[in-house]
Amino acid sequence: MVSSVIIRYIFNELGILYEIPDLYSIVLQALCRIPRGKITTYRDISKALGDTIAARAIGYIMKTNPCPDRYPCYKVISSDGSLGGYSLGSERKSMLLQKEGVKVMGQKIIDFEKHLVDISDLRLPPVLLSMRRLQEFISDRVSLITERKNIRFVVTFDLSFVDGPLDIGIGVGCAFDVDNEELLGVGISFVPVFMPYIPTYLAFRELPAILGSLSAVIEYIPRIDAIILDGQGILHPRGLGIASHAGVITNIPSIGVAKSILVGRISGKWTYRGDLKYAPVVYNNKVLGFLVIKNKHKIVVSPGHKFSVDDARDFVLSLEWPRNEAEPRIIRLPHKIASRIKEFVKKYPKLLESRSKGQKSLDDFFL
DNA sequence: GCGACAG
DNA sequence: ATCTTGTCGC
Repeated sequence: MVSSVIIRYIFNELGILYEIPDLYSIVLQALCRIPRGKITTYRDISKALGDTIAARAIGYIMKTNPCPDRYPCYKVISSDGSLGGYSLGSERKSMLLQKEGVKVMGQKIIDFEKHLVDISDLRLPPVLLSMRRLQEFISDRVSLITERKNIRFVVTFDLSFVDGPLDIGIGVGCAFDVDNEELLGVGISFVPVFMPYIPTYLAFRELPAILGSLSAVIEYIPRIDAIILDGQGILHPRGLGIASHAGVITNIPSIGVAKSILVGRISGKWTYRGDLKYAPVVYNNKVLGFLVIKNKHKIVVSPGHKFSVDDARDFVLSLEWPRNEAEPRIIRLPHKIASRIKEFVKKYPKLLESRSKGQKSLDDFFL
């Protein structure tokens, strides 16, 4: 698909050097190994990659297939034997299959099991398995002991995406002095995205752009006491949401603030504090985070790294939270900036043309 | 019509 | 997350 010379690694002091796999290319190229008259399913591809949870993401990769003539995504159907979608119309998908001897009745494949390819023939690398193992390895290094009592210098993050031949992630980090919540500086990165969104694997999609903006914002802040990311901390099937992942590999105390629950359930009593309330979120019989509700807006707070569950919650609750906003002001700001930059880039697409370095700063625009 | 699934 | 239509929700 698209080759590039872009830096796309997540690494740390633990000796881990992990290259984010180009899942789009891996899956599209595997389609070329499906023999004439054979088919497979979104779920089987997902399973071969290491986790069936990616089935919808496989469908998304098919949907955005940049070259249906070269990558035969019409050979991929739903696991229940129904036809599934096709960017050029399901009639065309049906016709292409029939031409290879696969009978289609309405939206159903006749005897679809007989046409299934041996999925191991596609030689799909189990990249989701290795990502899961990496998450488990890093998760063992998460600390839930609050390292710093007085948190003053904080960076909050968010990103938006611009789609193209290769999706570009726009990472934004905002540095604050939380004593007066003054904005000290903004770091921005533009990074190609090689992974679709897959539940529980979010960090592998978003962290490269986040870390890029972190390195860009670092000069504006005397030190970093904490980072706050949009997503879960330890409230994750493997205890490693994006905030915990970022915290451990940067060795910076971190907190996750999400808009909805990924795993776990609300359990226990509500606590009322002023005009907001919160309740514990329990997973594996442990309180790993809190659901906070204020003026109909809800956020899920869980520690990332070097925070206790209660201290993570109390720190977030100490931040100014305007009545009409969905979350505290300093957490919302990077989202607003990323959205504005996205609109700007859509308006002037040439800004992203020379992206050979993979990361850019605002200076690149104004030289 | 419907299970749930951070962004 | 993004896109987009319609304009309630369990």
